[in-house]
Amino acid sequence: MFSIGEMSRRTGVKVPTIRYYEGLGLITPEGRTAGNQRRYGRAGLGRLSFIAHARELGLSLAAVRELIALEDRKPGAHDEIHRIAADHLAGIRGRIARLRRLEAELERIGRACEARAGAPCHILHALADHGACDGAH
Amino acid sequence: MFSIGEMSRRTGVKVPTIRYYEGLGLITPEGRTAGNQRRYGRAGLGRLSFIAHARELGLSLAAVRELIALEDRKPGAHDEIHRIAADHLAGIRGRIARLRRLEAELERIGRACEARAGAPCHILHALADHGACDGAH
DNA sequence: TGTAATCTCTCTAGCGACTAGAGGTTCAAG
DNA sequence: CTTGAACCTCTAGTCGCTAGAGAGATTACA
Repeated sequence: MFSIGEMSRRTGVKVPTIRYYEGLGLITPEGRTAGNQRRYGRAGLGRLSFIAHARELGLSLAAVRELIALEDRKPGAHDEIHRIAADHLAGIRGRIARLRRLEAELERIGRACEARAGAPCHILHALADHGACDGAH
Repeated sequence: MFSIGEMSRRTGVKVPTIRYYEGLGLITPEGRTAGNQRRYGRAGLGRLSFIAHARELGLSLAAVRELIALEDRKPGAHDEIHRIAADHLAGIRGRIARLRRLEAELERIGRACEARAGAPCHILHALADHGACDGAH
């Protein structure tokens, strides 16, 4: 049986975060000691690793909750699982696209100012004036 | 003079958000009516446009506050302004890089499962097992 | 001038995903 | 049996808003 600190060490998830996940119903200790301390088994460790890895891949806790529910209720629910993963991937691609637009715009604004050192900084002006922007953002 | 609703219409910033910005000290109405309603002038409109555009470009309100303070206290503070912009750009690039790694990993995981339809979904397994991942994330 | 519709006011609480801290209890090693 | 680390619960803070309650102000039109 693992204490919460041991779980933390093995998964990299901080102790208060594990308790937070418990509050959300994502993980439950197998039992408690006489002194009320949490004790987990192998299954709990697996569950926490699952959550931790999903989070590292950027999935929301809501998505994690959905996946856990699917795993428990109907094992082999390919379609739903793939939908969740695909939605997440689409979200990531959207964020990349937006960040790239921002990157380009900020580069442009930065360059515009380098060009005329000495004068009042062009960046502030560019920030104040959306009309001066290239694309939508 | 503009009411808060008029400011909202002209900048696209929602009314409660303008009040929220005021609470943070980013913008102050020029005055109030006898009935205590906010009234803004051209300067206020410019300030709000500045904040709105900076936010669209992804700058934090902390960065916005810094820029406003610089503008007020020492006009022409090129270096600090460029540092703030450069920091922000670096942050954006970091986020893009991370999202790209996630994108690649999720694509890989998704493909790995398509390959074996019928069996218990590989995605859950891949999520549970970080060791199965390609790169760091 | 009356009234109705629309704004606006302040205040509090909620979102996601934690993190920090207070103040107290339990465990494990020596 | 003592010490010190780990653990317990609970509250509140982070960021950038957003939603709602309940009350008061403004404006357009009759």
